[in-house]
Amino acid sequence: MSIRQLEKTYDPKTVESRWYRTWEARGYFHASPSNPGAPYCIVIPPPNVTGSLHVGHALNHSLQDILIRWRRMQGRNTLWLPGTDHAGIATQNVVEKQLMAEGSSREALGRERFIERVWEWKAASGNTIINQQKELGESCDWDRLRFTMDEGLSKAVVEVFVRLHEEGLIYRGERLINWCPRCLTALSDIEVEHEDVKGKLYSISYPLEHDPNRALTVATTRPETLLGDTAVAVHPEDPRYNDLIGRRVRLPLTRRTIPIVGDALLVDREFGTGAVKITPAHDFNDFEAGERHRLPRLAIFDHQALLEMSKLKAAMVEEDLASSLAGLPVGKARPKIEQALRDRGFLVKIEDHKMAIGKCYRCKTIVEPYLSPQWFVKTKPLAEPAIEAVTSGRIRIIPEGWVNNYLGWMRDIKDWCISRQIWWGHQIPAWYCRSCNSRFIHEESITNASGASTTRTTLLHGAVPIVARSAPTWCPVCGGTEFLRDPDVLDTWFSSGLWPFSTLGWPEQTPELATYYPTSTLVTGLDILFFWVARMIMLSLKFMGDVPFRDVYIHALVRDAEGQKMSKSKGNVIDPLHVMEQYGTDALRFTLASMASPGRDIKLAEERIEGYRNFANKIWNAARFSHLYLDGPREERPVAERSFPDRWIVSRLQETIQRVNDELESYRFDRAAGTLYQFIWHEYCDWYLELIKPALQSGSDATASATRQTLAETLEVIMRLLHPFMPFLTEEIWQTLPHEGESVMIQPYPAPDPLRRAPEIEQRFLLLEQAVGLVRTARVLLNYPPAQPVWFSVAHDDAERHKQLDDLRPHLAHLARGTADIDSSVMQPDGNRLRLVSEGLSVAITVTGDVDLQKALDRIVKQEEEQEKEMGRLQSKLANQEFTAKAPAEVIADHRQRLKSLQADQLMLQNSEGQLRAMLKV
RNA sequence: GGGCGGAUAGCUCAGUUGGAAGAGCGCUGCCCUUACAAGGCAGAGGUCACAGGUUCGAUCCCUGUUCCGCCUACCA
Repeated sequence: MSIRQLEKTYDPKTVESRWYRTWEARGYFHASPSNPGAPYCIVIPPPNVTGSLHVGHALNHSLQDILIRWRRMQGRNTLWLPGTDHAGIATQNVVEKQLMAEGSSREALGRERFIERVWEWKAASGNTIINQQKELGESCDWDRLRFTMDEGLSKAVVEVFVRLHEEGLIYRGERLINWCPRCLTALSDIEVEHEDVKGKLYSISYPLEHDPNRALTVATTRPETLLGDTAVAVHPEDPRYNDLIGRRVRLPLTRRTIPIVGDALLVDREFGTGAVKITPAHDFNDFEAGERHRLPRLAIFDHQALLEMSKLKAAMVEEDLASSLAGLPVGKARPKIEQALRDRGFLVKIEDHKMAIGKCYRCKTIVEPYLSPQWFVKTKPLAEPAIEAVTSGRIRIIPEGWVNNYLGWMRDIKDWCISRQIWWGHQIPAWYCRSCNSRFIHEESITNASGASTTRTTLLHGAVPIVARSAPTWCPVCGGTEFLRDPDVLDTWFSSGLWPFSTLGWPEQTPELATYYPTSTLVTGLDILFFWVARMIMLSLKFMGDVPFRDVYIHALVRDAEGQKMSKSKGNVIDPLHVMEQYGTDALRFTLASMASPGRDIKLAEERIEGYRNFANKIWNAARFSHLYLDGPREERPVAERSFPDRWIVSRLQETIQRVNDELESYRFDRAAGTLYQFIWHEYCDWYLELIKPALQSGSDATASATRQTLAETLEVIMRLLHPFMPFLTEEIWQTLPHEGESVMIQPYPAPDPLRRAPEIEQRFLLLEQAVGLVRTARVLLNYPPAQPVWFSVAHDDAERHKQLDDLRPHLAHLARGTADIDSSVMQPDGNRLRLVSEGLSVAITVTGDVDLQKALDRIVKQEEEQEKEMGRLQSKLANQEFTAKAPAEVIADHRQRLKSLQADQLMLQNSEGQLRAMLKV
C-alpha cells in the first residue's frame, strides 16, 4: 500500500485498533525471565476493578507506557505488569447502590450471596478498564494480569497477616477509631479527609458539686457529646483552678457528677476558659486523657451515629430529655441539647469558630470517633527501615521535593487500623472458638423491612482469636470444634501493599520474582503516596528484605482548564475516551507527556490536545511528502560527503536523540516531548523538507539519490524516536518506510552518535536562517506576496561569513524565493534598494512596483528606537567602573562585542531610513 | 496551627551552576507557494506578584508581605 493514496489528513481511528491487535497477537508485550537484557519492570498502580479510565489514569498510564516502550526498544528485558484492585469499600458501595435500586440490600441477600453478587459485577464490568487501557495503547503483559483477590494474591495476604501476627506486629484491640456511620466500617487515619468549616464554640457552665455558687465553664464545639463526659480537666499549674482538682462537678442535663482532673497534656491554659470536658468515647484526645486518668468510656450514640436510649440511660441523662433525643442522628440532637442547656441556664455563650471536620474518603459522610475492637498493624518497627531506604538513597523519590513529605509522615506514623466491617475483601484469617468465647459472641436475629431475617454477629472486645493460614479444626484451649471466623475484612490497601512481590508469585520463589524484583520504577500520583507507596515500601522491606522499586516518580494531578479538581458532580470531567475518539490516542498521550512538568498540577484544556492532534497530522504529511520521492533510487554516502541540508539535519537529529534520551532518563517527559515537537516541526518540516525540495525535484542525479537516502533514513529514525510517545502513528508510517524488522516497537531505540554531529554545519545553517529571515522581513515590509520573486543581495561584515554566504546562495534563493547575489556592494548606498542589517549581515532588496513605503519606514523607525534603548543600557553598564572591575572578562567582552554590533546595525538602519525617506519624496 | 509548592506574554506553562526574557495556544497582517489551511511566512504582546537585602549585575540567592493551591494536624 502506498501512503501516497491516503487521505491528506491523518485518521487515527483506522490505524489504532489495527496495530494494537497486531502487537498483542505477535506477543510483543509478553515478558519472560529468560529473555535477554537487563530487567526493567514496572508494576501498574492497579485501578479499581469496576472503574473506568479517567484522565488521571490516562496520564499515569501514558507515562508508564512511554518508559516501558523506551526501555523495551533499548533492549531491556521489559515487563509492565498490569492488574486491578478489588477496592473494598468503593466496590461494595457500588453494588449496594445497585441493590438499593432493586429494592434490596446486602443484609437481605446475606453475606455469601452478596459476595457472589460482587463477583458477578466484577465479571461483568471488570474488563471495561482493561479494554480502555488497550485503547490507550498500553503495552502491558496481559498474560500476567493480576487481581488483588486472585487466589495467589490472597494466599500472599494470608501469609503476610499470619507472619506479622506471629511477630506481634498485628494485634487486636479496642480503640477509638474513625468510623463512617454510612459505610458502617472503621477507616484508617488517612482515609479521613479533613475539611474546614465554620462551626460554633459553645461555652457551658458545669456547677461545682456542693457549691452551687461556683462553676467551671468549659468550651466545646460538640455540645451533644457532653452527655458522655466522664470528667473535666484543668491545667495542674493553673492557679485559677488547681485547688479544684479532685472535687466534682454536676454534669448538666444528667443526674451524674464527674471529677475534675489535672492534665497538662490535654489542657492549654490560654485557650477558652482553661477548662476542658472529657468525653473518652467520642474524641481522640479525650480517649487518651481517659486512659491516663482511668476514666470510664460512655458512648451515647451507636454505629449509625444515632443517639441510643440504652446508652442515654446508662449515662443517666434526664428521662424526658433522653426520650426526646433517642433515635436522633448526632446533627439533629445538637440543637435540642443547645436548647436544653439554654433553658436550664447552663449555656454561657456561643461564638463562631472555624474548625475541621473529617469525612469518609469514599462517601463523604462525616466520620465519628467510635469505640470498637479492631485489628491494627504496629507500624513503628516497619517504618524505620522504610525511612532508611529513602534517606540512604536505595529508593529515589522524584521529584525530590516529596521526600520530606514522605519522611515526615513515616516518622510520625500511627498504628494502622486494617479491619473493615464490610464484606467485600480479604476476610481476616482469625477464628474464635465458640465455647471459649461464648461471652464475647453476640448473635441477634434481625428482620428487615422486606421480611427477610438474617443473623447479625457481633464480636465483643475480649474475644481471643486464633490466627492461622486455614480454619482450625479444634481449639487448643478447650478442644472445642466449633469456630466463628472473624467477620471483618482487611483494608483494601493491605493487599495492594504487597503488590510488587505478590504479583510476581510470592510466597513462592518464582523465576519472575528472581528476575524482576526489585522493580525498576513506580509511577504514581501524589494522592496515594501514603495509602499505597509507603505501605509497599514497609511491607516489601519486611517480607522481601529489599526495596520494592528503585525510583518512585510522582506525577501531578490532572485538573480542568480552570484548575478545579475534576469531578462528576461538577461536570468538568474530561473523558479520555472521548478525547481519544475525537483527536486520536497519540494526541492525548503526547499532550499529557508534554504537560507532565514536575511539581505542578496539570490544567488540561482541550485546545492543547487539538494542538498536538495537529502535530500528528503534520508528521503524517511529512511522511506523505517523503513518499512523493522515495520511489527513486537511493544512494548511501558517508555523512561527510552528503549535501549541506543532509549534514545539517543529521547533526540536528543527533542532538535530538541525545536530549530525548537524557530527558527520559531523568523523567522529564515534558522536555522530551518538547524537544521532539520542536525538532520535528520546526527543524525537520519547516527547514529540512523545504531545503531539499530542489534536490529532490531535480530528478535522479547523484545529489538527488543521496538526498532521498537521507530523507528516508532520518524519517525512519524519527519514527523510532517518537514511538514511545505516539505508538500508533509511528508504526503506521514506519511500516511504509524502508526498514528492517517487522515492527517499530521492537526496533532499537536511537542512541546518540557524536561522530554524526557537525557543529560548523549548524553554525552555517544559523547564518542561512538569519539571511532568509531578513529577506522575508523585508518582503513583508514591502508587502510583496510570498509567491512573488524578489531580487536581493546579501553581504556580511565578516569575510569568512561572507564566503559562507556564497556557498549558501542556492538555498537562500530557494527559501527566500528570488534571485540572490552575494555582493559586497550591498554596503554602498543605492537609490532603489532597501537595506536591512542585523548583526553584521546586510540584505538589500530591490524595490519595484507599488509598495507601502510609509509602512516600511514606520517599522524601521521603531526598530531603531528599540536598538537605541538597548545600546543605552549596554553603554551605561560598560561605563560602570565597578562592573568593569569585577565582572568576568568574557562577560565584558561579550557586552563590548554586542555593543559594537548594535552600533553597526544602527548605522545601517539609519541609512535605510534615509533611503526610504528619499524614495517617499519621489 | 505546622509543612510544601506556585505567582513569568491574553491563556497554559518552560527557564538547573545569577551575565542580552522563551514555547504552545490565542491575537494581528499577508498568503489556498503541487506534504500539510489541522498549513506557510512575518509580527504585536512581559517593571518575571509586592517590598527590602546580598552582588558590579537578580526572574534566579536571602528576608518579609500579599494572593492562590496542596499536604498535614487532637487546640477543646
